[in-house]
Amino acid sequence: MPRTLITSAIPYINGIKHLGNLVGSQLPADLYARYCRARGDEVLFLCSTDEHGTPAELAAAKAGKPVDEFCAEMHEVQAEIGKGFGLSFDHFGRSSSPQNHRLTQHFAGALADNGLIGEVSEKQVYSNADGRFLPDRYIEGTCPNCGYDKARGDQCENCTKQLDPTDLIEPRSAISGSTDLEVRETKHLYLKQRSLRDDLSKWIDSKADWPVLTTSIAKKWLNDGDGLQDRGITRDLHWGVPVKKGTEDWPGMEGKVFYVWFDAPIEYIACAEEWQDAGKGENWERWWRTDKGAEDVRYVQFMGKDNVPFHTLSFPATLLGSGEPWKLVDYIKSFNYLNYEGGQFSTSQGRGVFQDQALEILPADYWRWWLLSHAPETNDTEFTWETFQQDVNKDLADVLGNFVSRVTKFCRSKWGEEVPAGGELSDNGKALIDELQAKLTEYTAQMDAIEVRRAAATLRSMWVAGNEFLQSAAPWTSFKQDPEAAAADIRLALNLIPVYAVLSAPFIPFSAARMLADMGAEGAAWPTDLSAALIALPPGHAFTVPDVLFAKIPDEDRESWAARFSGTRT
RNA sequence: GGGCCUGUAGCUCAAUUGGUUAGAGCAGAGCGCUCAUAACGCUUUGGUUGCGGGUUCAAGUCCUGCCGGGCCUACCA
Repeated sequence: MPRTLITSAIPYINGIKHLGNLVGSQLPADLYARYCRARGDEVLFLCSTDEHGTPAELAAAKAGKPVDEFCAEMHEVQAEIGKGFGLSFDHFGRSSSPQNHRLTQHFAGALADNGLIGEVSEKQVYSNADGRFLPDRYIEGTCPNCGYDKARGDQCENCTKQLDPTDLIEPRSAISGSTDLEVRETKHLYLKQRSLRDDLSKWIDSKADWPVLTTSIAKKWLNDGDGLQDRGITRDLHWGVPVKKGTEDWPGMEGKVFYVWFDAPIEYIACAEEWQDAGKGENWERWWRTDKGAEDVRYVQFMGKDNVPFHTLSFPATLLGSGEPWKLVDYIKSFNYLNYEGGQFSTSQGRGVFQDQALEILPADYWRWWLLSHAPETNDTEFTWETFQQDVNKDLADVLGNFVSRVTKFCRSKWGEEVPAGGELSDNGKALIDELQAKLTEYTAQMDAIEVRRAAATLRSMWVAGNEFLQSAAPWTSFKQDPEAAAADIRLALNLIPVYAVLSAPFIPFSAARMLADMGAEGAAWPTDLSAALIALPPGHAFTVPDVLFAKIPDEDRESWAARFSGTRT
């Protein structure tokens, strides 16, 4: 049995995410996980919240809560939202878990033992009023180049000039506004990525099947300028994984924590341990250690394009540099961005639809279907309420939902709520099975290749084929002269419903479950031979005519939502 | 500034990597059907492939210049 390890980029803890975050990693990862399970793979699908770093501390302060409490609450909120969207994580962990603390410290120790950690003394801006060191972009001041008075310490947003915090005129803390800043000497650990450059380069070159979006970003970092640079992996913060060398203290690093981008990917591994410790499975190392059974695991990661450097370089550098047999990623599926009504989704401006709001106004499957069938695979994609309404109404309500409705209701009116007996498979029926069998092959190949939009289009065309079949078979006409022929056609059409449900479940799991329940076909498996699958419900098999599977989105709702989400979250 | 990606029908996207007449879905138009959520089916309008040069027997595809959009640029994550 193939074994597939799937991770989705872990969402940051500081607030509720918008739909762009969902479609860029978690949702396609879930699609693939559900598909792999349905095909019989052994799957471990992991995700977590990414809880460390300055923004988490600041968000907690803003909420007036201790950071650990804030993160615990937000983790629960995000976990609930994930459930609401049907994200089928085998475990939804936390990067602040004890497992990740231990593992992160372990990796740092292993890297140090291999001579891959250096200590660098550097000057950092410290804010006395805030009582903390400030990352460059949390320092504001006047740009020495253009005079813009809200330039950030890393770059001026107005003239785009790269800056050093010390370049700013009248620098102040972006957090408190305090000008009581000073430059302090502080010591940090660096991961010597330079020493691993050749190994990483060779590894990336071996990934000929990766999307250009992924490899070109990696190669840029490997080859640009002086090549891959060493990277600081510690920070002067309180909230995070304390710096330790394995289980031992690290002299000179007291009070410091690892940089969030060092510990966050390690959480992919720690999450498997959390999964085991939560009693959901055992022997987690057989997913992650090639010396303990992970040799035959295929590992696939999902992420937005902004995350690519960390997953192609920093994290592999950590794994390779440890000298231990950790499983490296086999395939990276990266996504572009989802835009909103001609601009970007904006968390700060409250522009666009946030995940909790999306679930309030419509069932998860509406969002899943639209987002996945428009996944930004080759380009940034645009969400507009008008196309969303049109597409969802057409695809789900008219094509799929109405198919189920017309078939079950016609049957009920002529034979009652059970599969009718009599007649034989018609020529129309045979043609339909052949057509669907060909499309199923296509669909499977697209899902295997994680071609999300294409797979959605193929699936939809299978739904359409059902309507075409009804039109050509016209059982409402044949019933008058030849009720047995009509019965045979309707029997086939009824059998189509569980097949559609199973094939569609990765996209629309909630509706698929309802379809199976109403047809009394809960145990239906992924079909390979459609001739067999389409006689699974025998004559006499009872079913229930489903309630409306997908209610249409009326214009009034669309209009009010478009107004409500145009800016400023309420 | 630099690197990479990108621009195809009103909209969202394709085009087997240089090969016949650039295709789908939606929207629009016409016809049909009456089982169904005013649903379904069939037919159909619509393109100087951002603009200008070039290479080639052949260019949406390769080169070049310009115009527009996006991402990254290593201390946000």
